[in-house]
Amino acid sequence: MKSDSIGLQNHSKQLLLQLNQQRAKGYLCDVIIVVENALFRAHKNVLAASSVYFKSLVPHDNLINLDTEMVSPSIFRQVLDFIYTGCLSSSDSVSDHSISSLLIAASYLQLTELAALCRRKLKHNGQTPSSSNKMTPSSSTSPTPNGHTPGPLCLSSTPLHNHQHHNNHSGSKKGSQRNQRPSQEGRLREDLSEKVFISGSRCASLSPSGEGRSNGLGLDLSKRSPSESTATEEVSPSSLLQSSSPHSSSLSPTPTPPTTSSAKPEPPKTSTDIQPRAPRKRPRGDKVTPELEDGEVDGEENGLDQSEGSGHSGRGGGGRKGRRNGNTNYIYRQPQPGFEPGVGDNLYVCIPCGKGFPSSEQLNAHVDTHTHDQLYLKDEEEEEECGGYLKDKDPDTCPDDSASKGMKPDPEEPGHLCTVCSKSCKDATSLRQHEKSHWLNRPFPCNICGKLFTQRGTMTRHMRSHLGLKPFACEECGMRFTRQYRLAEHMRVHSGEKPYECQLCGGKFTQQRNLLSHMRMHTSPS
DNA sequence: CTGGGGATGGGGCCC
DNA sequence: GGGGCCCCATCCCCA
Repeated sequence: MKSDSIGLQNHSKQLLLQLNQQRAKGYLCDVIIVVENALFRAHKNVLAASSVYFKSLVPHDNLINLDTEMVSPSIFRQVLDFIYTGCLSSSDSVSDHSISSLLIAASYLQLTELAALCRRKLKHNGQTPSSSNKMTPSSSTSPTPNGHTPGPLCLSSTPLHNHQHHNNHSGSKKGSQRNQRPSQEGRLREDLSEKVFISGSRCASLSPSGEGRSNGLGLDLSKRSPSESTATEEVSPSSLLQSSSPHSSSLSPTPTPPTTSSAKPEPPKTSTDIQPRAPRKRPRGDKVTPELEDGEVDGEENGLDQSEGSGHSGRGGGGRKGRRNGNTNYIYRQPQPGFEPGVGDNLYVCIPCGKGFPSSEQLNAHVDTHTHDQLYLKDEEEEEECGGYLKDKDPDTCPDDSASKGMKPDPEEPGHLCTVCSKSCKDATSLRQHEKSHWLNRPFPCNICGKLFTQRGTMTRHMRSHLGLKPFACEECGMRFTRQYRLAEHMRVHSGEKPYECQLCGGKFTQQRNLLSHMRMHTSPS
């Protein structure tokens, strides 16, 4: 570095400030940290830049479950604040006890600077840092530049520190566990979609003490005793679902759901690393009843879910996702009184609260009671504004706008032509919907992963995959699906029906898509 | 090791 | 808003 380089003195500070503000809004947050029943959104880059620990994990996971024995929600919040500001909240609120907790958390998360800060603070207070809090000495002490002690709890300069040495590859094994995915974005989606409940389920099974027992649902948001519930802003998954408003503040740092993390002092579980891929059993032919092998899955886990991982093989344990998770059953629920898996009428289960309903309508109505409010209201506004934001860029090209204002494609006209592709739609509504497909701006973001959608319905469906809401259950094997269509498709596995026949070779298939795939084999040059 | 088949998940889009 | 269908991507098993 040239010493004479020109630069802005406050640049790093401003940058951090911006990042922190973005974090508060959930803007561009790309990772979720789960601590007990609280969710914290953050930026991978920031976490990776400040913690070797996170650095090893964030490349592979979008949802990270922290060990609650090492860090509590309230402590993690302070940790996160520190990461984003270089300071701990007002020192008066930081007791020696919480400093110790912070030290433990900092050590666990390999936040060297914070650990050093805590040690100094404890030392200053005449306390001896717990022996358990050992950090790599090398990295831990970064004497404050200038040697001055920046306020009791502040780093003097750039709080974020680049840890160059990160031998820790705990995360890499996860990566290697799976085949590399071509699509990063796809991976992200997958990860997120699994993580939420997985972590929950995993916790349930990993935690011997039963602590962290999810209420059965993968996302057990609620299970904690009231007294335990932290004061942190908690957000239930359902609320995530409902509050998916575009720039919603629901992303704010403290939501709360599910899972407790396992109580192991090891690296935080990320969904991928915890589950060994379950050996796939050959399901064909033998129908396995959804009944879970008792004993294999402890009581709380069985529920409706067809624990595929646990040897249950209804159809080979599900698709890639399921398989990947191994035991992944998205729905881990504690049996509710009167609610028997696969038995009775309550086949439609609300993941967040575990209640069962006899119909999807009832389930949906119920889910709405969990959530709705803001989300949809906001979405409404957002949608309306959409015109707005398209308009800002180019008023003339905003389909919504034009449609609603009776511009070119007059909705009243018989042939409703798309202004972009000239597609003819049968009515104004269809046209409006179709034109949305041309939008560059997608007004419906997923609150969990931030992915944007043009249609609310698609976003809602997507959110359900995050939350593990699978209302459609197979009566044969208990496997559950997010879409009825999938269930119908799946049922052919049991019935043996193969309605799709290849006109070239006579091969029959249960699914049209597989026939199409097969046809490509015929047509491809190979 | 490879390709085909079976099965599932997710997103887009239309009705 | 939900249902249905199509397409793409993946995974796993097996020959």
